[in-house]
Amino acid sequence: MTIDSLRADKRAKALSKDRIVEAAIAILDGEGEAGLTFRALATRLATGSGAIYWHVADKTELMTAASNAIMGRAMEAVDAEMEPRAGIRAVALAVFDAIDAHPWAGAQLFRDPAGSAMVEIIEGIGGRLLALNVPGAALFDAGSALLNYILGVAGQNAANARGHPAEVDRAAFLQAVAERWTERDPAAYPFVHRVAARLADHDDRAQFLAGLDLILAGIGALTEASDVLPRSGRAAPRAER
Amino acid sequence: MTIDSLRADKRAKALSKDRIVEAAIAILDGEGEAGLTFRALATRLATGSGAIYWHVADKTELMTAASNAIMGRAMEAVDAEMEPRAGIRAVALAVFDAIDAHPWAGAQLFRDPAGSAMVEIIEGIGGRLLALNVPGAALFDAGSALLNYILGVAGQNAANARGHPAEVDRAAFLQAVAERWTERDPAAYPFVHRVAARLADHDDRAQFLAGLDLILAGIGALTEASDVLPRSGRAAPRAER
DNA sequence: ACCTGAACACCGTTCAAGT
DNA sequence: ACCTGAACACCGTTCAAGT
Repeated sequence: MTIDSLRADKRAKALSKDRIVEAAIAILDGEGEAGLTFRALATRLATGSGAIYWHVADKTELMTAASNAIMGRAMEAVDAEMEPRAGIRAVALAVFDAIDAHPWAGAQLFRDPAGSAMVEIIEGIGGRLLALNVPGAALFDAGSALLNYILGVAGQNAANARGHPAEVDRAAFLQAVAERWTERDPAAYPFVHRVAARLADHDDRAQFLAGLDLILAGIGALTEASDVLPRSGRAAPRAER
Repeated sequence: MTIDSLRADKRAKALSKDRIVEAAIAILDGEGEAGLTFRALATRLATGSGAIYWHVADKTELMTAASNAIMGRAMEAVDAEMEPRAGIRAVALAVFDAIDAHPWAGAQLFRDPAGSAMVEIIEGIGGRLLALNVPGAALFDAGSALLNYILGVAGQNAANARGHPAEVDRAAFLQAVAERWTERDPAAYPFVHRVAARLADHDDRAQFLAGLDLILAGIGALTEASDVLPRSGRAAPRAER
């Protein structure tokens, strides 16, 4: 037996941070955040719970690594060569879809504000704002508006999926929310009554994009104001003064 | 006064859900979310942990009640008679300030999407969008953009304050985040490098308002487009086709 | 009715002991 | 070096027993 085949053999069975993180992702996806315990993880990996601590410092590091793996893959798939506005939409959708598929990763984003997942998202958006020539004074505001919007949606998606793992009836959940809304006095809560019906049947993803475009329109106004990159499309150019 | 007489004094006041919730808020504010245990709560109330369950179903109900108490007070303080745009800013600031003072309440918002705190915020924003005559088709988008932005900030504030209770050095925390950002390759992460310096010294509250105004500007563009409420100031009406 | 506090079924984490 | 699994110090929650 060669050294190589010994190593290959050992590598297939040996515990490693990678194998632990992949097992954690599988549990998080299948059972939800509450399902991930060191005991469950040890059972799945056919080892003792203490063995995991040889490769991973604690549960925080495990969650961080799992979330960064998911978000990293999602961000890698974003085409770097798109037009900046389309690129921002692509980054936002990559985050949205990753969190739709792995809601626990949405909650994790908030817990690791300097982690690689967050940095990739911020640069993915902000780098494209630079390419759009958003004026320096507005860069921070624009980036923060976009980031916070995306994080807000991420947090809501994570919360909506809390408890019920994977594919459980989202429409029924939103239906129940809408019903609790409409229990209130229509005179005192007109908006809530007006939009309740749309809550259950609306397309989350399309809704997410619509809100994003609204913010991009606000940023477009800043950009126009500096006369650097007039916005094309349905908005007419500014009238002359 | 002896410890025993203090205990007797506290026990003289009967337990009630209100007293339990107020004690929970005090612990959450003082020790953070990890500090709130039924044992700590029972000690503070000079009772047994089981007694609390007579008034409160479980920890979820306790957290929901505590969060709703905080957010309810914050929203009550918002003047109902303001001009709609100013009113939306006032609602957003009320949420921001409440969560700045009670970060745990920010995390809680996500966990109770049909709770009274969330409904008050949604109606507080959406009712004013109705007053602004935002066209029906855009109402949902505009409300969702504003809400998600506010929630995103709430979640970040909650995360930033995690662990370090109350007044611990926020600037130092953001400084550390900025340092981790700037460890990366400046060529690959130009935006992150550009804004890192502003992260530690910027005014969170002013920043929050700037992002909000950006979104309001985007909504203003929608409102203009429907010719219902032309926005005054620098933006001109649409050109004819 | 309301309260007590021990008991139960979990956790994350540690660590002496093994290979 | 890497792994085992019992042990420790917690939790939320329950419940027989008290007032």
